[in-house]
Amino acid sequence: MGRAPCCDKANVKKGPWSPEEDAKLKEFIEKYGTGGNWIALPQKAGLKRCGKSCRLRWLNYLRPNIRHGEFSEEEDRIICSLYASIGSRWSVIAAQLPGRTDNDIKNYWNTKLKKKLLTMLPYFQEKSSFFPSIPFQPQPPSNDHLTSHQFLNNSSSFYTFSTPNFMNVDNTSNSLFVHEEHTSVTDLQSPVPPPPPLQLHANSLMCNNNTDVNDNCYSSYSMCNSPMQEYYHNSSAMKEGMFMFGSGNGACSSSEGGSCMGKISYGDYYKDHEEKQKYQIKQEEYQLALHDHVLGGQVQSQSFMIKNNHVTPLQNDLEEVKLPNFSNYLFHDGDENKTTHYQKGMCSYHY
DNA sequence: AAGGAACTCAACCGCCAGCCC
DNA sequence: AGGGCTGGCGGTTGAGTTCCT
Repeated sequence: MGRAPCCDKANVKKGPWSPEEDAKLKEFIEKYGTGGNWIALPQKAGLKRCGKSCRLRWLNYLRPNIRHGEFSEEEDRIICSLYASIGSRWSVIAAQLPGRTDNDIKNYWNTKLKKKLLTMLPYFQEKSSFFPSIPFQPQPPSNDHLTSHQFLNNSSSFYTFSTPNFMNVDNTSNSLFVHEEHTSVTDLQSPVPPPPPLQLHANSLMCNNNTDVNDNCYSSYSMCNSPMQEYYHNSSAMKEGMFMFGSGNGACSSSEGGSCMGKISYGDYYKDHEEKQKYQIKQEEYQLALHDHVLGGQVQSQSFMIKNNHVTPLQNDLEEVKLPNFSNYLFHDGDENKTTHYQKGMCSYHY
């Protein structure tokens, strides 16, 4: 037996709203409010509509201070930045953009912003041809943890990463929290499910965070799908890890360019249940901002200094790349020597 | 000018969490 | 405690519009 429908489907109108219906709904809500019950509202308002449909119409179109129309560059940046951090949680993203609805942002992402990323695919494919697809199997959760040093050696990659400036990392609890002025995204702290089996490639960025405050080693590995190809073939990859190719003006702004922004998702693995309870990482999705480029037809390693929200290449005379407002995060690692690789504000990517 | 393709976006669908009885 | 109801959400659809050939 299926669930009971929320309304009498045969007796409700579907499809586009007429101006008369809009007026009725608007007038009713302005006069009486929603009454805390959308299901009962259409009958009270004299509308032959499903309550859910009324709610949607009000929230997405009729309520005051809704903004429609072109998205600004700044909004682009915010959307891309948040998408890279939290994925397709449109309501959370919309909360950061006054006047925008989650539906608007979702549509905008699906029809415009995402395409901007895909237009960069040929460039990435060219670049990725330099990387043989060497299967790399991440260590499954067990007591025999890879240290991040081993992990990183295996991946031949190391880097530091940064978080959006409304987030902060509590190294003592390995949790991510959100500044008060962004309380609408505090539910970022919801636990992250264990990562699915994932084949990583040599050109994947990987990272590890494997100590807690008591220097107990637990296994935590990152997932970062290699690539744009995987994203291209399976959009769910966007949820697990991705690269977003942006522009010289900052990730995902409208103009073309060569910078890219990656996302790292952390699975949290603990050596036992107790530690999991104690150190459960609520959600750790960090953004990596890096700038890679091709020199003489060969992909080169490139290091950057992230300072004042700008990425400055350390070794080459490249243009400075403006980033979204990221704060930097010092990677926490049990191996003290390893922190030398993780100088705060430094972003290195080697392959 | 016509018609097919591509795009846009409002609206719908169904799942899920939380509340209430 | 648990079942039903509701609101909220993300994914998807499809009608209307614009673009392209």
